[in-house]
Amino acid sequence: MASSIHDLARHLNISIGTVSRALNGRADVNADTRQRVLDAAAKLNYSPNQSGRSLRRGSTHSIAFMLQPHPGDQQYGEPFFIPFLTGLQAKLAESGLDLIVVMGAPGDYQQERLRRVVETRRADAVVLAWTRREDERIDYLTRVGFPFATLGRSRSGGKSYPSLDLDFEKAGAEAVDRLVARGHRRIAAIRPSLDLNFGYLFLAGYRKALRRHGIEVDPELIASGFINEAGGYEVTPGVMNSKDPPTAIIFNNDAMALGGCKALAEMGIKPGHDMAVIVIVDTPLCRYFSPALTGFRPPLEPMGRRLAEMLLASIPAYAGEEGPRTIREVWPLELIARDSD
Amino acid sequence: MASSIHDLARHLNISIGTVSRALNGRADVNADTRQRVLDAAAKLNYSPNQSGRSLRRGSTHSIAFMLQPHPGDQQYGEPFFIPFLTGLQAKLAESGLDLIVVMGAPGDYQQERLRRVVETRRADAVVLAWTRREDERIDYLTRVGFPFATLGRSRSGGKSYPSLDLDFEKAGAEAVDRLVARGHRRIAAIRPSLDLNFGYLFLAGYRKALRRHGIEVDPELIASGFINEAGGYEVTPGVMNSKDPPTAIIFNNDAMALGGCKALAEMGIKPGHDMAVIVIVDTPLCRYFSPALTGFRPPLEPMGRRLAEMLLASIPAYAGEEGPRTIREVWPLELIARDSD
DNA sequence: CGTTTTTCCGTAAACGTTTACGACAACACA
DNA sequence: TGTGTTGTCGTAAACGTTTACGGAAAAACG
Repeated sequence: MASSIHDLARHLNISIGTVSRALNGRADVNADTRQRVLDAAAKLNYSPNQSGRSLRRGSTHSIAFMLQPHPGDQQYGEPFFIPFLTGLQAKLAESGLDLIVVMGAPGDYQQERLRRVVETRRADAVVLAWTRREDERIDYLTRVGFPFATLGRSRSGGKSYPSLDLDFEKAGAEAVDRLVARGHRRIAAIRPSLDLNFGYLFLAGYRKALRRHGIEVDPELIASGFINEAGGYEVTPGVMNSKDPPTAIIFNNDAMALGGCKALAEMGIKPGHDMAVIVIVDTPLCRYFSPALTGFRPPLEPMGRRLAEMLLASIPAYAGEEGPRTIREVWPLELIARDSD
Repeated sequence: MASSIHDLARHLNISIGTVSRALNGRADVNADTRQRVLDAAAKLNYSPNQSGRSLRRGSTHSIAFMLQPHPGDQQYGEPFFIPFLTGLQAKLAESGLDLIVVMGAPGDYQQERLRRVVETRRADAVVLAWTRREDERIDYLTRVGFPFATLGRSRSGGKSYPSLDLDFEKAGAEAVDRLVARGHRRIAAIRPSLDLNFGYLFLAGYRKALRRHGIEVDPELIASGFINEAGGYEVTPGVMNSKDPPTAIIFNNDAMALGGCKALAEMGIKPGHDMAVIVIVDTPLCRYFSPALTGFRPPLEPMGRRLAEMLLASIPAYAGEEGPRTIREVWPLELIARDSD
């Protein structure tokens, strides 16, 4: 079954060294023999054993994406990640690299899986998502000197790694501006618990814009819950039961919005009619909800491609010529108006 | 950085062979030296290089799950898969195995990624999902003799591999029974295009039950679209515009139902009020939709665990004693009544 | 034709493990 | 004391690659 480079060499009556050089496109091999090697490889459908190759090369030629759950979250926010991963994978494939997705176990707070990937050298670099404001994963990776890039910013780890993020602060402010322009003064914000950085940034923009409009920030209108449907569902009644209830709600993502709208419906409140709703990070879900939720659509697939570029450029072994490499980028978020506000 | 077994041996002044044996728990090593080795390994935080190990052992100690897109589907149906993967990963971890998720590129019809995993021996076995009625991936894997298991049945590949599936046929029939009992006679079925086997099975049950109730199967009430929100949205108006429109719709999964309900809303039809809706494969989404959709909730996490067991038992290198091993299982699907029918 | 350069290829070491084999000492047994 | 057994460990080969090095033949040059 497993045809090795030795089989090829024996079959062609040449040495394995030559076969390897021919396969790897080195210059010091006759054009004719190279062709014979390539033909034979195709015929015996040879492909190099990954373990042998990476053992010798000292690199695995693959990048790991860590899919890590948050406590209480069963869903990993993965509908969000798939287009991102598609872009990541596409760009990596252009460089002949493999993308592997590593699942963290639920409750894996000590980043057991991450450590495992790093320590057993299963990948040459990792990509982290859902960065936290203080992120121990980033601390760990910088400490051990393992290459990585992040989707999202963090205060951890200095500025020594590539990161790509969205301008949640601006989006939060823009959402408030839009609602105020439509006459709302009581605007609630529902965001994830934990110190996920995008929730923090969103709230900062929200606060800033509110103050700019001379509206007092009311803690009763700010709530946090698990970043999924259940979280939105559980937390929304709280802000509705405040002394002076909101006329508009900004949800941090679409899953929370879905749960929140469910809670509203149960209270007899119709989103888009009795209550304005805006979502900061939406997915196709928002479009097919009734009413269609207005929100900010992140360009996830291009982001994946870009972060792959940035990561590759930051790894000496992969980077071609060391050009000027951007270390961090923050992309704008564009509002798509629909029917809910 | 990378501490190898040689460093350990040098540090302890013993041979690398002994270190390896101590680490791997072999019998022929003194209890005292074993402890010293383990202590040193912890201190130098050594962990074996995966490439070296799998090169020598001839196995990678990891299982690959293929996450493959379907044409026109941007979303991979992955919210569905995550709990399944959680169970898979949990069970594999119990045996010290790693789970890696390999992303197929969109439009990767030739299973380029699957071939790559197999040929470069990146994993010891693969897990396939979303099996088709005739599945070329299964043909390929059986042809080359690579171990695998499937979530879902197929007619391909004989009965030589473990598979775990849900009883979509029974669910389809049960949904019809329930609707008929509530007085419906015009019942539509909306299912994925392509020959995804669960769509086929669902439809078979639907047809059978309809006939059992003496109701003629009307082709105008059966439609297929992409298995996501857009698919349901695009296809639903078609069945509504038939000469004798349905009073109930069974959707094959929740994403299609979401899109379908959107289309209904735009036609002024309220699901759960003017139209009964049942979902065959639901996720938490259904619960938080308004109205909450009644549907069949698959026990995904236990299914992941079980399939891992079945896969492991089918691989001679992993299986302990060759006990009686179940090759295929079909699990029942339980209806959860909510507000939409 | 002699010398130098170029082209091409084989040899062998190395990557980090695991493991078959044998060696040696200690011990048990007669 | 001699023989066999047991416990413990070192040696070295092997897994499948890549690549530095050197050598032989061919080509280029005078």
